[in-house]
Amino acid sequence: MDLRHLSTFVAVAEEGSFSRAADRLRIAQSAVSRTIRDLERDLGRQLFDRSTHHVALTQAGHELLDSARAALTAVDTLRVAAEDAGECIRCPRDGQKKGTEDT
Amino acid sequence: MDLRHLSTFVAVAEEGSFSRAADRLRIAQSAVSRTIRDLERDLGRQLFDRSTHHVALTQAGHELLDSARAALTAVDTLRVAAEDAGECIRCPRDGQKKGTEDT
DNA sequence: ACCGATTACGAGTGGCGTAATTATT
DNA sequence: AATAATTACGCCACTCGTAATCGGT
Repeated sequence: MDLRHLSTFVAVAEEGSFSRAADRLRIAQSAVSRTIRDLERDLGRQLFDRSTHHVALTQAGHELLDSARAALTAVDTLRVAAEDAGECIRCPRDGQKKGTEDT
Repeated sequence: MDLRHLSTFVAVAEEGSFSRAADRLRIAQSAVSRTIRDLERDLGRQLFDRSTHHVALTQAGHELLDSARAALTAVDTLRVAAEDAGECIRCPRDGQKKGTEDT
């Protein structure tokens, strides 16, 4: 599994469509389709019900959506924490903590 | 950033050594070195102080370690949730919820 | 017939391992 | 000299985009 899988999963779940998800993620529909398929295989659970023309979350999809978001959020939190933590690698002085750089 | 980066980061932090981390992760030292380097670049923070022969977490490293573990845990939680959620893709009956398969 | 998802194919990117290099104890 | 981290090189796997295919409304 990969963060990309989770992002794609959440995108499709929120958009309710592979096409829209692809559009949001700026990738091709085929990439979305494969990513979801791979994730489903990896988790051993069908995330979406696309038997009809309509894409809907399965029960498993529903249950996993929160976990997926949590994981994504955790990574995002890490990034934010990195902004505040320690000093900048390339900044001998490291005066700016975040956004102190002018304009 | 990637889950792999975080796993490597935590491994090095816990082992206190690139070599041991590589051993734990079953990959070459060079891979660990590059992964950490890439992660440091990505986060803009030096995670380890390896000026001497000894590898130690920097302040930023310390602060980010928890976040990294949290992200990893979140993903792990997702996997566990997948075990319990919905039905198995390939199991028409889906009698076993987890570990029901005999020996 | 149109819209949307899936599959096939080729190209580009990235990670890993091995080997060589540099530094520290 | 030995151990450990970094860099170079080549290979393999993975992902993406485009195009063709299949299915449903």
